[in-house]
Amino acid sequence: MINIKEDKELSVLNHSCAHLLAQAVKHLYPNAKFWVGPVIEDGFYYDIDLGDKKITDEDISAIEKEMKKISKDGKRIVRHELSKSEALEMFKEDPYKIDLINNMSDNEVISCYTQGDFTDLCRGPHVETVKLLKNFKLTKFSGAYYKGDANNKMLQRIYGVCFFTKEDLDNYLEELESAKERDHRKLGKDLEIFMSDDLVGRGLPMFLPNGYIIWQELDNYIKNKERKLGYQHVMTPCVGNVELYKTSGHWDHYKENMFPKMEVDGEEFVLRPMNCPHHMMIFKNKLHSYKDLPVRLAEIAHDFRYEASGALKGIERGRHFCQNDSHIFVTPEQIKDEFKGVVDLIFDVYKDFNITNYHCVLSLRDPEDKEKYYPDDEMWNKAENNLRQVLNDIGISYTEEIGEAAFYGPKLDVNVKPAVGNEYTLSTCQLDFCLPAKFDLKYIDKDGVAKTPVVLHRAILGSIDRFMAYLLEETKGVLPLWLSPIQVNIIPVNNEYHLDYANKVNDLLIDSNIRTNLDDRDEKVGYKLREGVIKKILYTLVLGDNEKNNNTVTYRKYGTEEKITISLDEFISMIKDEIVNKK
RNA sequence: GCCGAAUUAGUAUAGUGGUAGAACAGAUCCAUGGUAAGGAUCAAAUGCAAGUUCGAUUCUUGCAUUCGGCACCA
Repeated sequence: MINIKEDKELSVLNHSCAHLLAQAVKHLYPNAKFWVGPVIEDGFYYDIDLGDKKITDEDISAIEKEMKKISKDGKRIVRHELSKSEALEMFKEDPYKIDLINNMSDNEVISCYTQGDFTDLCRGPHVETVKLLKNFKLTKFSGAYYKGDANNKMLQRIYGVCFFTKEDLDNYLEELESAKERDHRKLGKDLEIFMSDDLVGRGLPMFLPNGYIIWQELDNYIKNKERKLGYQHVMTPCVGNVELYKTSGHWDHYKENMFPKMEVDGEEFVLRPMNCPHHMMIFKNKLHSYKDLPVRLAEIAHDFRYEASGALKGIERGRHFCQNDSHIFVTPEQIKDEFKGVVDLIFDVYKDFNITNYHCVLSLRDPEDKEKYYPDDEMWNKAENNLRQVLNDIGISYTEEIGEAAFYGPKLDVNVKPAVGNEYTLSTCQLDFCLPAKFDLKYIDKDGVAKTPVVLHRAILGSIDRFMAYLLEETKGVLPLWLSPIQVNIIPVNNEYHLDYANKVNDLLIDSNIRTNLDDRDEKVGYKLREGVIKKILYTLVLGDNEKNNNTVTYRKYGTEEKITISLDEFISMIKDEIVNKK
């Protein structure tokens, strides 16, 4: 998918198209007030205050029509420069523009662009004439909070996209349409990976047999990696006393996003939203020497969060999920090495899954936000500088984002952009000086003095659920063999003559821990073969006289039409090799 | 949660102010020896609750859920 924001010429075109949109809206709704109309990865949008008017589908068609009309008129787009006071005078009717102008420095050159009867404050640049803005489409619309703050008024946001040629536009729209085919919710249904039902509850998907196989493989995969690196796995309960979360501080920060508390026999419980406090308590269970550290506690942990209804999205974001969680207790001297170990693990895993399209973010606190962040500037400065130093030493490239830290500490987030929808965080590693102190954790250092450890919180696969969603979308449902619910589909040519041999092959494959499906229904070979293709099964065997007499198999691999005949032994070792080496 | 839209068999859908029509999947029967759909028959649906109406799946309202965004994401 093309990134319009990164294409200079398309950016100018799309931004100009945002002005065209604004002009059309102004024609149809003379009282409209305009906030901003930036270029984004997939085109442009404009945030507009239409008073009490809410945009609907019909309005969009009308606006599009008006845009076409203006474009046909072919007015030139003319730049003017003006002083701050002139600008304030010119846009005095529009409080949003006044806000923008007031935020500019006094000596900044302010410019605006005029096309026909419409002038908008803008830095530019723009295309020469609206005539060039022919091949556009308004793609979606929604409410959007002014300045991105839910406490503010909701403006109307209209999205669109513009290209130089009709062909480019059509191609783009087609791509957009075909991207929907790889949506994990569609694939999850088609391939019987997960389901959900109102009676079970909103945002509570259930894994079907196929999905649970993938789940178990991922669980097994990451635990093996972790074991080799000295992690110890634990199991802790999904319900916890409210006091536990009050101690950690999560209750104050997140009680609105937790399932409400339950009272039983005078005790108050919640479904746990995360596992940090449990792991803190496990560390505290015995007295640790500095020689024990790092202590790496890990858990594939079931968590429950009362996510906003509008945030739910298949298994990418539900109200129950399984975190690939770990808390690593270290001495201050060990932070760097241990952090590097986590980063190495993340990229080792990404290599196994062929994940190359990611970017790293150093998420810092917003020093202005005294509400969210634990109020200890010294602690924060130490943690942030420490983490930045570690990242620089490790030598990974990252961008810094203010206000993205956890309430207890800064973190490294590894974000990916899935084929469908917005970027999200897949892996994270957080540096925490805060919770160990709150839980009064101690280890005895060399000098015999009890000291507070530092904790790294980390998740590699993030949540198993989200990771599966990501994999499904990236692979279009054609998972690597080791994750495939059915690895080999076996079709006897004729049940009467070949079922015995098919059974023999099936048994041998099962003995080699290969997941098979023996399709012994009374159907034509072509019919059964087609089903294997639709279910995206990687290997299909067709077994007839030829194979039976020579102890061979004839296989066809997903995505090819080639038929290959090899000995049964060769086939089994080939499959085993592909599984073991996660090809 | 907020803005907008949608909701028809298991699935993806057509259609209508007089209660629904194909397809795939399913069941039964027939046929069936080689790389993407053999045939016949049967069974199966208008999200829930009100309102308007002689009559509502269709119109209106509320609720639920889903989808596209916004906000949120320990």
